[in-house]
Amino acid sequence: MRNNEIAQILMEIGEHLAMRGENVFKIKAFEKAAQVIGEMERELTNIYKEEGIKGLEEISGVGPSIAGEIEELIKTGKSKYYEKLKKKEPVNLGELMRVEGLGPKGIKKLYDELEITNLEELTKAARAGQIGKLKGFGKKSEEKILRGIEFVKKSGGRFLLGQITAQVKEIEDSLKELKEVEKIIAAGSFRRRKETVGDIDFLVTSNKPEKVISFFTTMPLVVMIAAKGETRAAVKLKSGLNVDLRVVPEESYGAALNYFTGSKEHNITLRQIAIGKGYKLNEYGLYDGEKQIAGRTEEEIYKTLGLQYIEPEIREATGEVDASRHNKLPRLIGYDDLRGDLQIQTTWSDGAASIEEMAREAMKRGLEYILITDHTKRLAMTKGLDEKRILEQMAEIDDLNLKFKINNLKFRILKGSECDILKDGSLDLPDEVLEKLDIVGVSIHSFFNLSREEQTARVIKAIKNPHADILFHPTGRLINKRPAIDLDIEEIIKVAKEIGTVMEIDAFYDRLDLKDDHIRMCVNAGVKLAIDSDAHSPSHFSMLEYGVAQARRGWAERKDVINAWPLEKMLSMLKH
DNA sequence: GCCGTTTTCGGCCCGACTGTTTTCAGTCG
Repeated sequence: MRNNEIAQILMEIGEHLAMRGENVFKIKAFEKAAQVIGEMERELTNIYKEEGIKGLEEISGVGPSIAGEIEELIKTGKSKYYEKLKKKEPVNLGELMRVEGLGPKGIKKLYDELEITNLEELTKAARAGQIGKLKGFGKKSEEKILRGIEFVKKSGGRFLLGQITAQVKEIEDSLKELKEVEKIIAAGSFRRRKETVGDIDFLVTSNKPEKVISFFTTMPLVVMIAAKGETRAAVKLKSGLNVDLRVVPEESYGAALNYFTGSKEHNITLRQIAIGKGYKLNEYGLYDGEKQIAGRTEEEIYKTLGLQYIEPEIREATGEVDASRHNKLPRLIGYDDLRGDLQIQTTWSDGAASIEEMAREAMKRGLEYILITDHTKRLAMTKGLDEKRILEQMAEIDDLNLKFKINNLKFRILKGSECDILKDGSLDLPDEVLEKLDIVGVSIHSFFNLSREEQTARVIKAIKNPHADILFHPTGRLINKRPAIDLDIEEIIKVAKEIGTVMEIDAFYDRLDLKDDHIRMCVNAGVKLAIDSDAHSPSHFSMLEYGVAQARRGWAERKDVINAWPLEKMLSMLKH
């Protein structure tokens, strides 16, 4: 059993306990354990295999009781405790909890009064006006639920890229082990690094397709085989993810890869170009009459069509083919180009590690500098910093930088803040404190539903503060969960250009904010970007990869991204 | 249920907002 499955069950246990009004701290204990496990890099199964239940108990947030649950889950794949809770309230928490504004208590009430167990029943009841009549709910709650359902359904069925990367890698690695497999790659929107992915398409070359297919359909992760033929199979995984596998001959690999990577619209454009040259392009190759003239590699196909090679991330039929034809494609920022990270939380607010721990991890990952950006006081729930504590934190950073220097470590910790933007657009810390910081990020964490005019004016006022350098997660969206705030993004970009504000690409996989088309607007306008992990623990530095992917999807080059620059150059371009 | 320069019991990031109330429960972050 994988970590994320165990985490999901622990989370649901917590939610069930919350439904029955159990002790809040007991509930929090399950949530905390679920969160820690969800972020762990090492598999619990391995820890248990090597160190037994003792190893499990050493994990922070896991005590004897939860360790026992985990042991049972690893050994039997089930938890009696969880099953028992689920029997009492047999509701689909995974579905219902995604509806904004609906929590455990509400779900319990809806089950007790109306026997609602899933999204479909919830939709029916809300449409029939049954929910508004319940005590504790009203017309407004009913409308909010309907809007929430609409949002869940619209995003429905798609997984976040960051949620499935580990699964994809696991399948890829185990297939690679097979000696019958020559080449293997995950194509589709996964390869284009879209923020959400509907299913996974694996492409394999092999001389013995039947061996590969039989291995694929009997992997332990598989719960259902949807299709199984001579060159193609489709399965459903425990996680709900659908995975396709196609085996193609070596000479068609490039053509098949191109075809299955998409996007569909991109492929159509390529086929039209082929037709224009008197050729035919399909998933087996590029043909001049009966003769295959390209198809072994993608590069060969683009070249034969008279095009520059186009990176998968921008194959969305948004002008890339034209640019390619005229040799005007951008040189996209590379996955190894980042030199620093400009949004990091620590134990000073809601992060899980100290400044030094985060700095050492960043060094390990090859970064040269990080900006510490703990929350500010308005976000009291995160222990946000006030004027006094941020000065103390600055002293600690000075000490650490000195220590690194003495030890000959070429690494710099910068002083910063994720300063809250208040309702009226003013900032949560006074100017005389902000001016002492190296870089100031500002961001919104409240009043998400102001009108477009109010929200835009609020953000503009905030970034116009002479000390504000970067606008963090500008639209505040949580993918598949919370819509973006209503913002005139073009106006924001215009102002950002005038006054030199940097726009952030928050790389955390459920934010990816700015999103790809906004990034492209910034690039076109000449507004600089920062790709930040928004790390709350050392393992979160891996988020940067998703941020770079998003930047590439937005056609960003290294010159557009300030933390891909050396420290001094980066600092000199900021407005204060 | 977890945890311990408060150490085996008694704490546990907790304030703001919303919609429902008419003094507060539920949800969010």
